[in-house]
Amino acid sequence: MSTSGQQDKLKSRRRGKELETAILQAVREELQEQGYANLTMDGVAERSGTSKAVLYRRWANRAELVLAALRERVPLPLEEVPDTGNLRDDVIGVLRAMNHNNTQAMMKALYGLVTELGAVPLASLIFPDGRQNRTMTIVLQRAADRGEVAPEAITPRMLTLPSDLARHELMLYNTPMTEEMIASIVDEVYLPLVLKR
Amino acid sequence: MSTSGQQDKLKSRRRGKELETAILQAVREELQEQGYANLTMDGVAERSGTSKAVLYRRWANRAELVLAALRERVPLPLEEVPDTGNLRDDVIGVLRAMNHNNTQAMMKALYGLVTELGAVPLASLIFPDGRQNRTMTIVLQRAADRGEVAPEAITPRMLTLPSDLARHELMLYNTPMTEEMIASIVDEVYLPLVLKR
Amino acid sequence: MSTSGQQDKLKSRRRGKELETAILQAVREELQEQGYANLTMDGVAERSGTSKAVLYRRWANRAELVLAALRERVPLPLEEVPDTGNLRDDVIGVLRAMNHNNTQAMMKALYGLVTELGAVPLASLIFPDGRQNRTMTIVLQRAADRGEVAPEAITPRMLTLPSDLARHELMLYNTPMTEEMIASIVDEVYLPLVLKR
Amino acid sequence: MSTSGQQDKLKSRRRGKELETAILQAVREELQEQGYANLTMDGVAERSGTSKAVLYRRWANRAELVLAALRERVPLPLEEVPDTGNLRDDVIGVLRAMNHNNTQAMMKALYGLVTELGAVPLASLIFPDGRQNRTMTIVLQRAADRGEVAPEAITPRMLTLPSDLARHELMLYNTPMTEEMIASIVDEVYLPLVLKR
DNA sequence: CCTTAATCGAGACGGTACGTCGTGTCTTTAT
DNA sequence: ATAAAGACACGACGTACCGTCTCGATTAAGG
Repeated sequence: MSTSGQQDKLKSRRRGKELETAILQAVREELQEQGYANLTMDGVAERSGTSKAVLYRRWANRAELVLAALRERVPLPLEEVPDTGNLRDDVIGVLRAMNHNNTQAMMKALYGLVTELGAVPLASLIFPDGRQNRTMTIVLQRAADRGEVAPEAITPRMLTLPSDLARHELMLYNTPMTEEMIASIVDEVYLPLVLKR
Repeated sequence: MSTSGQQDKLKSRRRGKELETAILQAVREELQEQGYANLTMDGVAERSGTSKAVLYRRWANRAELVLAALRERVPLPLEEVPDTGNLRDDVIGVLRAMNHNNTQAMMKALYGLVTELGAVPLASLIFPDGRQNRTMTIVLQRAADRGEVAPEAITPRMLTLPSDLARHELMLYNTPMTEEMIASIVDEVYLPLVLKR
Repeated sequence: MSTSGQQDKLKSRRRGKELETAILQAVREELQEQGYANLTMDGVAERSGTSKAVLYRRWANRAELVLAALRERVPLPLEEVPDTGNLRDDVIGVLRAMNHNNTQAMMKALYGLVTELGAVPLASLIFPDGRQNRTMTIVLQRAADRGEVAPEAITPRMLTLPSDLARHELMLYNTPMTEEMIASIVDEVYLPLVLKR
Repeated sequence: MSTSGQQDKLKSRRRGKELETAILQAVREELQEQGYANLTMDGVAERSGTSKAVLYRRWANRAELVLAALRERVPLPLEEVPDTGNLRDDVIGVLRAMNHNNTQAMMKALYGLVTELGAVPLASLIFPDGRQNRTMTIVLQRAADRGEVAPEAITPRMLTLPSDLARHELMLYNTPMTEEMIASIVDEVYLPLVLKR
């Protein structure tokens, strides 16, 4: 039974961290292909070339496993901070990036987790290190340096407002934001609040 | 085992609308007690004193059944529109009401539905009749009449902004908003955008 | 997945006794092919075209299932009683028949049962109706009628002695008895004890 | 977790024969406590304070391990040969001894072995050195010397007959023989065949 | 006496089967 | 005709044990 061949008989048996990484990668692939509701432990075990016992030794159940797989990816490698020279285009750039980093599959996986792991609030998944927004901090600081905004306009609320509205949109519609939606957030809400006049 | 007495042997067998209503009520009770993840068709059948065949004759699967149960309750009887005489307190009243109308259990049920019924975006569950906000329309119109806001400030975005931010908060944290959070939304974001100056 | 075809989609779903009979037949087939140690619940379920849940609804575990399958066959339809006209050949005929009715597979299944179902003594499986031997009763009675044996020689012990020794042989060696072994039992032990002299 | 103290940290690590003996002893203890069906390799490893690798370096599988443990004990130190001065009491003594040397647990372990190690016939376990009966040889020879039996009555069959019938009884009922059963074997079968008349 | 090779103890790993539970279908009986 | 009851086929769950493997610690034996 020379099965699915994802594990070269020449390579020695994987263990510890290496094995764990391979498993979590398999989870993410299953999430993309099957979606959270159809992801099974057997499926993950087979795809990662291991056995269910190995999964259950590390994670108590399906939800914990998916949770771990998502956590690995949530603190995205501090993405490029847009630097166009004006606040409006910087913020638009930030919001556009959210379209890509919050895939449909990932969003639904998050919903599934909340449904199953009663206690886990979404926030702790989305903001594992507390509610901060390093990208926006940089963007706003640059705008302040250029004199576009007053320094005292940089409040916690103003750091998260655009992404909060964008996330709300993404969560409700489970589809990428339109350019109009992004423009509405920036032009009708954000800029009027922070720009000097 | 003459169980929970949900069906008196004296009363004749229920049918049609009466039966359906009893089933959907049982679904909501199970949701409250068990949560969406642990709600089972057998459980609903037993609680409502009927059989699974009856459920499947009406709804295709678990998700559709829960969906139906929630829809019955989503268009809440148009709640009292606050009328305190000033915009700030009216909006705060609206947001406070959201704390009560979006129970934890209901929120998680919505997440579960999105997870299982791949296609259903949350928005269609929350806004079955399109994105409108009749309460805020009334509140803002009154404020315009009083001269607190300029009529041209009443844009679609301004009708939904406070509740969007509040909903975002509720979705992320799965817990009632604090008074501080409500004040932040109103004072740091909303009023600065709409109040005449 | 139009699987093994043992269940015509045209025929309606089997239930009750009919289903049960098919399952026990499948168990016996698995016993012959796989042996007791390698017989699995999944295997039986697949071969009989049903599911494990159905098996477990009727029998608590593997051993109980096999036990039921064997019981159905143990009270073999009262086999032909040899009637050759002399006692020696009659008894030899009886012992030869045991070679066929106690297959290797069945013997090992019995051992397996005793191993797993701690309490069940083999005797209750082999003699579900108490230790009797109707065949030998007839054979001996005929011999007495012919005057070969004295009527008072027909004791319980003499009814079971040949088959006891034969069974001992079959249990120890798990292989059919040789003709020499049969002759030894009859000529060295049995006839000297019962024949008139 | 200074566990069950089966291996004093002060005592040096066991190897070779000493280790092997301890393991087989642990096997027999597990057999007594758990029975064959519930004996596990992990259990034996833990009880003997070693690891599974050590077991599998010496025995190919569970059955081989148990087999080895039983073999150590089967050739019981040539038990006392009864010498009462008459054949009847000597034979009864031999049969009574079988009640003690064939424990229930050991018998069931033998069944388990046959079930799993398809090829191993029970006989080779019970008679590792070929079908002989040294005890009965001595008993019968003494009887011949006393003139109770004719020398030509000492045939292979007569050496094993009583123990064969006794073993058959023990295997079927998994319980010690009654005195009546022993008397029946001796008085109704054995003595009539061998005693001079 | 110190190195070196072998074995030990511990436990992770890849599998297979277990027995349970939930889904969605189907059959039967009663109203 | 529909309701209530419940069996049926399916598939995933989480557990247990098997037999293999890797790893570091220990120890007997040899230079």
